[in-house]
Amino acid sequence: MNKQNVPDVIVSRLPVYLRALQRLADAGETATSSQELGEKVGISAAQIRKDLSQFGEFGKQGTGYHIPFLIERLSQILHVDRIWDVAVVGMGDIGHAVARYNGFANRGFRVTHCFDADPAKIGKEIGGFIILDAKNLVEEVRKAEIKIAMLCVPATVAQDVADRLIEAGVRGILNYAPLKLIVPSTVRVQHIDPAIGMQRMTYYFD
Amino acid sequence: MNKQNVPDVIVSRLPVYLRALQRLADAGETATSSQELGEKVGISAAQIRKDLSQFGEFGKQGTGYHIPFLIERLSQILHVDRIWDVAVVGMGDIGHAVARYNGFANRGFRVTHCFDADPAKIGKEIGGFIILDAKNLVEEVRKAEIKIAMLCVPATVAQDVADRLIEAGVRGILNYAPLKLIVPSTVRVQHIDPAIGMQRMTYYFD
DNA sequence: TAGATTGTTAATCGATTAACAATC
DNA sequence: TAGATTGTTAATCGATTAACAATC
Repeated sequence: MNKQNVPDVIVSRLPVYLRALQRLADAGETATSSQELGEKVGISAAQIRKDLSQFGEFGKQGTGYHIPFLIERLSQILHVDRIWDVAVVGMGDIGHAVARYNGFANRGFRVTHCFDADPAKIGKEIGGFIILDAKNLVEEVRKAEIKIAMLCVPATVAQDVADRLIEAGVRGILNYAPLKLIVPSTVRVQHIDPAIGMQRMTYYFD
Repeated sequence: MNKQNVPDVIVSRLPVYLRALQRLADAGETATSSQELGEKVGISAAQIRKDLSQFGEFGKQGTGYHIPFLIERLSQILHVDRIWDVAVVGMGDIGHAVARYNGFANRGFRVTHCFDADPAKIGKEIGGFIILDAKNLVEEVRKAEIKIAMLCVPATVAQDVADRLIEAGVRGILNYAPLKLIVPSTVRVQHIDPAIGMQRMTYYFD
């Protein structure tokens, strides 16, 4: 029950379970089993039961799991039983796309602030937001109490911008810049790099 | 040496090493050690040496690794000592951004084909490409011998489109749709879902 | 009740780390 | 040579799987 004791590898699978459960719910299902869920996510039934058992007893012998209940509990565990405001920094193609991304709906996030340092972009509207001056990043992020940012700036300035985000109180960074950020242990970083994903596939090609 | 025997977890780290080495090379460095590289990528020196030893002996005792040589060898191992043509399917915001993404330069990939099913988009230009009709997907992908696709279509049609890509000879799919694709074991899939990345961070927040 | 499926334990499997001889 | 760092082995650590009593 003490989250300090739950291995990262287990935590990393919970959002995958939640996503699959929400798809089942959308399809009108109300019950599932570790067996069925395992097939949906490509993970063994035993592992799903073991993972969930870290957090409580959510199922019933004989009948499995009640989908709405399990969604509720996983949402609480992952702290997405609320909406987190998110800042996007860097309004190039990627920043533009993630700011307008509609895949966050019902998953706990909404973009509320967009920043760029380019005077040609500042003040322009994008997906309903006015692009803010990156000069005011620390002030604005702190004022809005934003804890999560998506970093879409060029690699050359990514570490600098990350430092300022952390200074402003950000505790999680989704990093689209192709380098590893150095951050205090209190800050979480998730890296998204499509070229890395591609190279993990070409290894297996002839 | 037999790639069947190299665990996926090791393969998945090689692109990270390669990216860090290319950054060091860009900075003018010609030599490094497992110690220094480990600090750059956040992995222990022992693990880096163990990982590399799966593929050969690339370093020298006392002096470490010659960066250009290690880049060359890792590029060969990952099969990015060539340029792979890539198809982007689905020209929404994400497809638009990845088609124009300049982060593939020097990393083994270039986008050569863009598809969409929307008559309003077909024929339009985007980042130097004319958007092709998704109706001709199988034919065009097969003709161009494309082996890698980035899937940027809505979740509702993602599995269908993936099936057609595989039919056309695609062997690797970078999947931006928020669901797990079911594919034959000969096909590799890498998933990119920003909401999953965010939920992996909020777990640790109060 | 009979069948199904959980939560958990023990066994297995695999990955990481520590240590060091080899050698540049 | 002396210092540094590799590649590799053995030890440790952690994650996954298999099995099953509990029970709905």
